Amino acid sequence: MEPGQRTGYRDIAAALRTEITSGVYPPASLLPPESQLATRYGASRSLVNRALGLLAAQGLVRPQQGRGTIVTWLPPMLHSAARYSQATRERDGARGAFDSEVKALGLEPRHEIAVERAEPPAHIADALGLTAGEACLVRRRRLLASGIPVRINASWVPLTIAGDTVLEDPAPNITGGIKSALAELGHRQTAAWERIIPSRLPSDAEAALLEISPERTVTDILHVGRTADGRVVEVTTTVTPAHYLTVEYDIPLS
Amino acid sequence: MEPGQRTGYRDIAAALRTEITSGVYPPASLLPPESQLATRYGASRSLVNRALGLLAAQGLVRPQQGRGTIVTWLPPMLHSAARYSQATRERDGARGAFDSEVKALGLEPRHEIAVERAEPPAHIADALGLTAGEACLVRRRRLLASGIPVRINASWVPLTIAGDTVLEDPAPNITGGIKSALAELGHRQTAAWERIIPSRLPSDAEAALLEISPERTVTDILHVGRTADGRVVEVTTTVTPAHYLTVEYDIPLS
DNA sequence: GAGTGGTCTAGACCACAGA
DNA sequence: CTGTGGTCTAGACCACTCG
Repeated sequence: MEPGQRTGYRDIAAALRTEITSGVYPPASLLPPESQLATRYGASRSLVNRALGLLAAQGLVRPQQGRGTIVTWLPPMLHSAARYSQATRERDGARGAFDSEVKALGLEPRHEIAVERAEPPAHIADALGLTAGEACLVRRRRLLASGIPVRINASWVPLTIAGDTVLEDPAPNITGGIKSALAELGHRQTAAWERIIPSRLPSDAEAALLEISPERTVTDILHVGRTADGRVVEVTTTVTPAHYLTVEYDIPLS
Repeated sequence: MEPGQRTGYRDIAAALRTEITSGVYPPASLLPPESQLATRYGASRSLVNRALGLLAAQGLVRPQQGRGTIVTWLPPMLHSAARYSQATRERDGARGAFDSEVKALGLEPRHEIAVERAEPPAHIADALGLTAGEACLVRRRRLLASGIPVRINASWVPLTIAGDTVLEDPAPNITGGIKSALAELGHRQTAAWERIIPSRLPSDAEAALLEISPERTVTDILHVGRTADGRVVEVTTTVTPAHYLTVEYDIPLS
């Protein structure tokens, strides 16, 4: 801050951002109350509230009524946990990479997995080439770091393929990931198609699962896996607050 | 709005969002002044200002001091303009797809192209495998729809490849795109690598070029093209406000 | 100069979490 | 019950654009 410069809400946000990213307020800890920050920066609480709103919009904190303002920022090392290259998928499976990265940050990884049979929404059914009303197996996962949700996804597989197989086992991990499990069932995938929406508003359900405010944007990845004969055997959706993710691709040029 | 429900700033934002996306306030037009909206919604100007701040953070509008609040939202049709599959790249070249999509919306496309020789920043030089101080040709483009900047990118090619070639021609388009031009020079690319950062804060320079506030997040795509012998001949960066873009990939699974 | 958005305050009341 | 953030107002002054 230059001497004589007025302290604006951007300045307050920048100061707090520096403290958060430098470790003064580590992930999952609480920031001082707004009233206290107001005193510290010589501003009104309204102004501090606005500054925190900025940081919240950027995913660094999550203010919670009645409780305080929680630091949700995670160091950038986590980003590489979300690589989508097929080599990484196969090597790390569904769980390994995330766990070790989170632990390396001194945080506690947690997985929530639910397996159910359900009718897919229209855009999933379309991608799977299913007729209306045909049921799927869906594996839903939620990944958290020290209680901070960082990613949710759902893998849809037609019941005709997945019914009464190892895929219905809600084990915390299928060794090698769902693609390996499908391969062992005779559905080896040879190609995939992905569509990334880098930034969109979450649905109410997504906002609730990710514990973010409805205006925090999310990144949406739709992954469609096909076997050699062109059949779609797996559709996976991934939704994550839009700053926890970096995606890498190797692309062959014809 | 439910009867008896209080009108919150989210409600005001939602109402305006509906009007914008339904065409009441078309792209590049001006919203009514905040004072007028305050009267309409029976709220204080502060509250309307907050609501507009939400919409601005989501990229629907751009408030400008002294002038008014400009609608920057574009219909989702534009999204498919930004496909990065190599088939689309080769077919449409650098210009065709963008132009026709923007015109289809009744907007005026504009391209700004600048070609210069320059020393690349460190991460670009790294990707190109250049030693420090080695110069490049860089083609910078800015794409606008009716005056709204929607994308900036920069293609870096080592001077040893691009010097004194057609690439130094600042023509509005190189037929078939930079990859075709390079191929005709004997540097046909056979593979590429891309890294997508879906959401990050822009640099001051990027915010200025895209005419967005410093807290609007952008999507960053780094594209690295290699020839059959593994040599990197092109690095292209793309930066766009984080809602104008959808990316699609076809991925072979080994 | 008139009108716009940008910022800020002081104070108020509400909703929620936790002891 | 206390302390937290969530919301909102009324009013003020500033900075900028444009005629």
